[in-house]
Amino acid sequence: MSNNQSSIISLLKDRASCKGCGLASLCLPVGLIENDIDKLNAIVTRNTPYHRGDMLYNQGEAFSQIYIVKSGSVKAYYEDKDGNEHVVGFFLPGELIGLEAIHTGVHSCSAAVLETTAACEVPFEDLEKLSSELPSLQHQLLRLLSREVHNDCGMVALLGNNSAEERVAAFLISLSTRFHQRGLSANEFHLSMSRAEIASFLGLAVETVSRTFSRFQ
Amino acid sequence: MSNNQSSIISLLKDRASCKGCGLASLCLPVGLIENDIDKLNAIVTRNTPYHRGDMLYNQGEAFSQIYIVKSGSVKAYYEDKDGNEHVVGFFLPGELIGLEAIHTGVHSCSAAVLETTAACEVPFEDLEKLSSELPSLQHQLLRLLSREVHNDCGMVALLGNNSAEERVAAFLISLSTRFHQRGLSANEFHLSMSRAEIASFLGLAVETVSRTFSRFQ
DNA sequence: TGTTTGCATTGATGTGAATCAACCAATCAT
DNA sequence: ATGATTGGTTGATTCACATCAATGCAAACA
Repeated sequence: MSNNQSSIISLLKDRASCKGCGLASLCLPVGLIENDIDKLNAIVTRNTPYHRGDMLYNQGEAFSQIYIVKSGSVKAYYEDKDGNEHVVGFFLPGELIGLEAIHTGVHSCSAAVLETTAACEVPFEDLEKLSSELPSLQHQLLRLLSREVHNDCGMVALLGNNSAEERVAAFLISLSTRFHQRGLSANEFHLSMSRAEIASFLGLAVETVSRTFSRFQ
Repeated sequence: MSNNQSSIISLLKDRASCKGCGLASLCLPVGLIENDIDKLNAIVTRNTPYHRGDMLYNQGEAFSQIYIVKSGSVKAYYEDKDGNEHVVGFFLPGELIGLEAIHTGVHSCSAAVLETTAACEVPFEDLEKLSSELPSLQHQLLRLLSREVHNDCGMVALLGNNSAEERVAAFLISLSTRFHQRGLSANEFHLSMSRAEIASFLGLAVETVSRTFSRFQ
């Protein structure tokens, strides 16, 4: 086996681990030394990709692990007693899913993937244990939870006070900056969620979202 | 000094510490053994009470510590570039304030007290350090952050999809259950926030809140 | 090629809540 | 006492967005 070949193989292997992962600068490994990243990697599992409509977890299920988007995208939503779904968030690569369930140990919403999506799965007990051994990991975990609080506060402010146009604009800007952080174009990106899902998230009717897009274009 | 007197004094002393605090079952001490509660208590400071209008922190300030309501109540709000304030949350005894700032190290909103309010202040670096020594404390800190995420998700769903009447009802129910958890009446309680503050939080006009209260009464 | 199915768009109409404007009661200043 | 200020309530009007209904349009399939 040539040197060249073996380095390609090790690169591929790295890609499938936390070391080598292009999202490491956004995700749990931030601030960890290489040796500690290996420890983190040891508690992460990676299944075969999910496909549109697959569920990561369902409302009411017991919480055991968090999910981190590796590629693709995911929506989180509540289903009310009348069966209406209320989208409460979209998740892009590097974002943690399931954090709302740590408190009670039960998922209060469901998570469905929007397109072919790879996810890292981290058993939460293991993560807690490792976090108490690695202060940097604890720090980053707290930071990521705080990021979620921060984002949700922003949504509350947005939904509480802004017009349809402002909501749609803010939504697009949010996606744009998040794609940009992930090394993708800030000006042109694919919307993996339907108009209905966007509308539900922004508290608008599908038609209003559609019209607003038309006016913007 | 009689035995009786000395036990009263030690009770008073306990009240001012995390041990003896009536909120311990909701707050950071959950799951901690007595000795560890003392360690937690050692990093907490308690200032003289704040009064209506006093600020815990201002938007844009560097983050150094979290605040926990001991008695009274606090609102968190954003101020937009036009100077309009958007209330994003109300905090009751036992609730942690400032969590949104862990991620960036800068407060993205301001926190103002609504009535005479006592708060515990916990330097975040100290809290992180102690958390990595005490797994139970780490666990509870994560749970409390998760509670915040959970609540905020609930607000996003509420604001995104419900009528004025449903919002006001959900707001009152939320307060009612939170007061009840704290040993107060679930049926009768004092609203420390103004109609304008409630309206801002719920994304309604003051008049709509007022009318809805009238219709409910 | 025509049919079905599932979004997305566009148009017409209705309505819930915002806005505008009084009005009232309580607190505060003179 | 008297006027001024502040927070809350109530009424009249307006408007942004929901709703209802049709149409467009592409992919999947027979």
